[in-house]
Amino acid sequence: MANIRDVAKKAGVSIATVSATLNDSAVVSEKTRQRVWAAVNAVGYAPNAIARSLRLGKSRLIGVVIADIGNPFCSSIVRVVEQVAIAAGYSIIVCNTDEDEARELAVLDQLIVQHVAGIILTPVGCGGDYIGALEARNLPPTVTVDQKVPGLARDFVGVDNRAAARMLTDYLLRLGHRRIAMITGRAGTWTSEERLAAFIDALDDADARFDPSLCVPGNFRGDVAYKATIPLMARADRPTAIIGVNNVTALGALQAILDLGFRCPTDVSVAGIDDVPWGGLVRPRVTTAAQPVEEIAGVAIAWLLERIAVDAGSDTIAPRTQIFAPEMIVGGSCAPIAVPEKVADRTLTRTDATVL
Amino acid sequence: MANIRDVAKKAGVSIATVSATLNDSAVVSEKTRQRVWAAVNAVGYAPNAIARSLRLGKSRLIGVVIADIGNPFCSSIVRVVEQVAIAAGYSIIVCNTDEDEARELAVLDQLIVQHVAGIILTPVGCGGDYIGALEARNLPPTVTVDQKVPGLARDFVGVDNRAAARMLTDYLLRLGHRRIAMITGRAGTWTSEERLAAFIDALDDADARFDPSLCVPGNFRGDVAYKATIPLMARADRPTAIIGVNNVTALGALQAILDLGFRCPTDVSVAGIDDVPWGGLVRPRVTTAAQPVEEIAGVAIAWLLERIAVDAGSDTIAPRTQIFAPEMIVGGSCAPIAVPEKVADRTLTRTDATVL
DNA sequence: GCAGAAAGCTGAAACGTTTTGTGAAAGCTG
DNA sequence: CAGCTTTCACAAAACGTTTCAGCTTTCTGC
Repeated sequence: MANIRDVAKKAGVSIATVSATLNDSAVVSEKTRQRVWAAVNAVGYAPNAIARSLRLGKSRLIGVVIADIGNPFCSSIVRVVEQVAIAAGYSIIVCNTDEDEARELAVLDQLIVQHVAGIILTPVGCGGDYIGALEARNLPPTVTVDQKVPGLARDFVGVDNRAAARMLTDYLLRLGHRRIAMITGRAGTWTSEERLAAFIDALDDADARFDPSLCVPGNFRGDVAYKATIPLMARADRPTAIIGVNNVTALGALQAILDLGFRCPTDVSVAGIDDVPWGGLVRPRVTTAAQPVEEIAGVAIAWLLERIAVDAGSDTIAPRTQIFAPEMIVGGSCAPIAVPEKVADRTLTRTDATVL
Repeated sequence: MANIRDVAKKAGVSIATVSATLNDSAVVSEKTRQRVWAAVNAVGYAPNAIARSLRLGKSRLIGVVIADIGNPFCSSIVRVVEQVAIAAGYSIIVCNTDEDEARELAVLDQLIVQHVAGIILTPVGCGGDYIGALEARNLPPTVTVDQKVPGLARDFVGVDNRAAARMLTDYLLRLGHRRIAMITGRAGTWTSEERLAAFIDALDDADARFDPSLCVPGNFRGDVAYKATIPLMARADRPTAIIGVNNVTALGALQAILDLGFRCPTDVSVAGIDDVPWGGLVRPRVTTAAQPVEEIAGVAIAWLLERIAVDAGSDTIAPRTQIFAPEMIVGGSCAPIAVPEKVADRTLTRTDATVL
């Protein structure tokens, strides 16, 4: 591999001049410039990114730390971030944490010693110790996505989780459901807690009793949701509707329901937050409060690049937050329920039409 | 950030000794060793990966070049590779080529200047120029996956494409279909050509006429398959079955069929190669010849790590190839067709039972 | 007690860049 | 043409490691 010295020799100039020419970092006469470029092409020179990074103290790599690359939500983020990053001359290092806090901290350490220019982080932890651990590492410019870590002074881009859970719950309530179950995410995580809180609020507001036994712990993963659904459906007083805390949770529940021989939505309704690709082909189509993933990822990487650029000028941007509104996609997975009260039955048609 | 000099000063030894201690590269007395480790912990030292890479001439990064990260097949590969790589002390740089040859060569160049230790490559190109371009770059140890590039002397791990296409076609033929369409991948790619060839062979063997107008060009992407399906279904002599060259192609076709108001499999049968996550929830379940993605990715990264290790010893391994057998997953997307001939009708039930 | 070997440590070089300070040549002004 | 400024190129240092050759010191065998 040719290095800058080879180019310098070929062009008959010093390596400083070659560097100046390539980076436009100093004024170089037109004549020399051409000689240098000719030499570059002649020897097939490409700057060694590692040496460059060493000298500059930072690389042109961006770390993307996500919870579960098997989840299409995450792979969509990766796709968008990669596209924008490449266009800006960066490459991305993808790290999967599998929703595990220790793994997250470990991969962050790896990214730090690689001196990545910035990090897009889907945090997985919560609590004071976790925040302390994050702050102890001196992270490069970082934008958090999806999971907000309250108390952490970092940019955040995500969706309005309360609105998402609220719109689904209200929808099911209007359809007459009262025994609504929820499969949550990992306890303590902002996303899960917010969605759960809005779910409970909605039940309260509708004077529907919140039954804690219908709130089963999941971890944002489909396989766990599948297993959690089985006992739920085995109960004599089984729920008439199940809300999954995210996309794959709802799909896992749906799969379990069908495998158990129940029909959806006839026997039980299902709804979830966030869509999946080809969700339109899943029958029944799962009613969902979809997140604008592409926009979220787009803002995240844009903010990060901005922060990286400004950081070089040792200026500082105050942490920003952007929350997107979810969009309701009504599928066929939720059916109205026969309600004893006539009043509820009457309101049903009207409000339902509004939603649709 | 503390560097090796800080540690040396703190421990009262030379930096050479610190390095020797950390890497076990030379004999160090127990007493010194402990002093060094104490100093490392005291100053919170972590070796600078960039400086290390510069000195060693290669980084602990592995490039993963895939065609379309939106395709679950690709994201599964990324997931498996990342997991194994992290465990082996490597991080992965993910690059998306969007099925574009120029982009592929560009990201390969980026990986080369980053001095990645190795590359997992889903090639996207074909032909002599492409092979030449690959060979001109002196790539680090590389394992190709999914797309074989005939003539390229590199490890390859993939699936038996002919068997996959053959089993689907035979299945449809046994169901009585004769007007079978295929939506192909990018012309010239090994995967697409092999699958197409086996498709044609199967038709020939069954004395079913291959109608070139029923073979429409796609590019392995769902949106293109969707658009390609519309004119196909608009024909007076529309096909009774459609085979998608891969998973998302079949899904795109299915979506188009349903959107046009046709029923699957009543009006038209659909089959595809390679499964998608939650494929079991898609109705009708698309009959598919599934690839063992995890195994494929597992072998690929294992081979790569092996090659990286051996390469250091300047030994050479001859290029290897491993081909996995596809597995047939019979869904509800293919229905038997009313065939005029009685004979075909009779054989139908028998052979079909064998497949199931 | 002495030659030689082994153990343990160190200084310095090298990896390939970017950047800074310096100085020579060229251009301008009066 | 003297004096000044501007333009252009360069040598050398620095980034943080690893490694090699060499230097002490200690051990071993006779």
